[in-house]
Amino acid sequence: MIITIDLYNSTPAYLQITDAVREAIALGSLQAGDKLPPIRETAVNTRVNRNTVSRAYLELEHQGLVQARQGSGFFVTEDGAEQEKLSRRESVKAKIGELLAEASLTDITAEELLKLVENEANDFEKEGKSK
Amino acid sequence: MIITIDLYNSTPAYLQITDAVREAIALGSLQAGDKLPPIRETAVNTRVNRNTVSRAYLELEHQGLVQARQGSGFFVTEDGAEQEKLSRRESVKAKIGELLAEASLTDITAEELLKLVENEANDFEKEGKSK
Amino acid sequence: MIITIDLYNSTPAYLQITDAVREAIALGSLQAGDKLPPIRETAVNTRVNRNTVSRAYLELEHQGLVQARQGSGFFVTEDGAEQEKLSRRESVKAKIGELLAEASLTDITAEELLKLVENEANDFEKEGKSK
Amino acid sequence: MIITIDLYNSTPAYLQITDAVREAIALGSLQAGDKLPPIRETAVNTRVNRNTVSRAYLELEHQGLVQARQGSGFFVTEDGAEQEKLSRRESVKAKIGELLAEASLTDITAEELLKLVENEANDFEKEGKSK
DNA sequence: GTGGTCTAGACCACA
DNA sequence: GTGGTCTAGACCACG
Repeated sequence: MIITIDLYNSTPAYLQITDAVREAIALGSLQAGDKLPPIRETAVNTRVNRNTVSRAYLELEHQGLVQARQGSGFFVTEDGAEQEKLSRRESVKAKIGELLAEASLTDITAEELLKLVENEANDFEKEGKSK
Repeated sequence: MIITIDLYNSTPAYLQITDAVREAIALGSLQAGDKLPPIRETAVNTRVNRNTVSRAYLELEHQGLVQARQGSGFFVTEDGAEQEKLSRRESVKAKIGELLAEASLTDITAEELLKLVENEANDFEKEGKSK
Repeated sequence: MIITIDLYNSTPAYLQITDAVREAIALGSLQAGDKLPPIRETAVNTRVNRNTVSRAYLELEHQGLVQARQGSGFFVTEDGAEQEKLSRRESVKAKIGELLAEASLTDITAEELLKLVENEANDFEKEGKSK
Repeated sequence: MIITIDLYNSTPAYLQITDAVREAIALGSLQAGDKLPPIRETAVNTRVNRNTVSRAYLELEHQGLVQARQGSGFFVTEDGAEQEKLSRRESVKAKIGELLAEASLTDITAEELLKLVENEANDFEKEGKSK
């Protein structure tokens, strides 16, 4: 699992880390029982303070996605994976809402919007899978 | 032009104001050459301090959407209006990209996604027009 | 004498007017005894409030460059022209000071700077006089 | 980096600060990646309110010269340093243009002007180095 | 009346 | 410790 952080991004570093972990779980590259990269390692890789990584992991623990085992690290919980995939579906719906709100401020019609999504989706399937 | 502030919204008040103005420009209710409501007026209407409104207008000025004239107010710039409408279309495309990225992390298929968008879009048109 | 005002310029409108009049005097297009364009006329031409033009003319009167004659307008004073040309020489020296200060922040050498001025001066003589 | 504010100078304090920082960048005493002195520190040193320094830094950020990192400070951007040095050269040329425009309103000849610049430049080099 | 600048002091989020 | 946001209130310059 590779985590990259943009220190100049307005979203705080610790949230960028939690997002990266969540994404990894959703994609399946981190599965139930898997161990997260150790705090120190992540800190070095992302050039972020250990406290910040620690905060991110604790955040994930609060949300029940991972669990700390004293002295051995953080592990993805059993229902963490499922939970994450479910929350993604809601996230998609939320994004659709945002999209439509944004579109309503333009002169784009509903039909036009659908075509745009369709085209991009086709592109995405081709490019996305080859990456 | 009506600007309302949601104090419980986590996005800072001054950004809520800039968004409202941008929206007004995108929708055409504020056009090139039009005068923004005076700082103090907006401050009273939104129940926000003058300085906060001032900061919002300053931000808009930095973005080239409006321009201050000492002693007479803020005015929408010539290309500000155009710029805003154009940038909205790009914003929509960016949002579509995010949407697809988000969707790719789930098991939602392209067809399924299109249906979701279609349904929401229909709802949106109905609701939007009844508002 | 043509006065043009940029309302969005940060230098206040009334100062833009005084500068334009001073320039006209320095250039000789306004000479001792000449009448300034009437306040109302200037106000219309520059799309500026009459009070603003009035303020500019009063400013010039305070500086002794022009004098009001009740009911007939503002006129360039006898020593106004001379005074203006003298003050230009000092203005040039001040500008030279600014130039050198600016140059000292770059890696431009004194010799290089002189050449730049020389070149521009040649260009200026050709272009400037043809305008 | 030392920033001093002249309260009797008519240019606003926050602009005096931005100028000082820009100068430091142009001179190389602040380089790409360097951290600006913290807002509170600069506030104490210049005897100016925190908010004023904050405004100055914000301005610099809008101009792309520096970037804020939540909780750690302001840093000079990669291209900010270059951009600044380049823009100085253009600024010098602009100043030369102004100088010539000003001079053309007087009876100063091109040769005379060059001598004036030459003399001042020599003085400047001596004074500058003795400071 | 309209914007521009500044202060003093407060509370919050992030590292 | 470092920046981000906000308030309240002040004084000034411009039109």
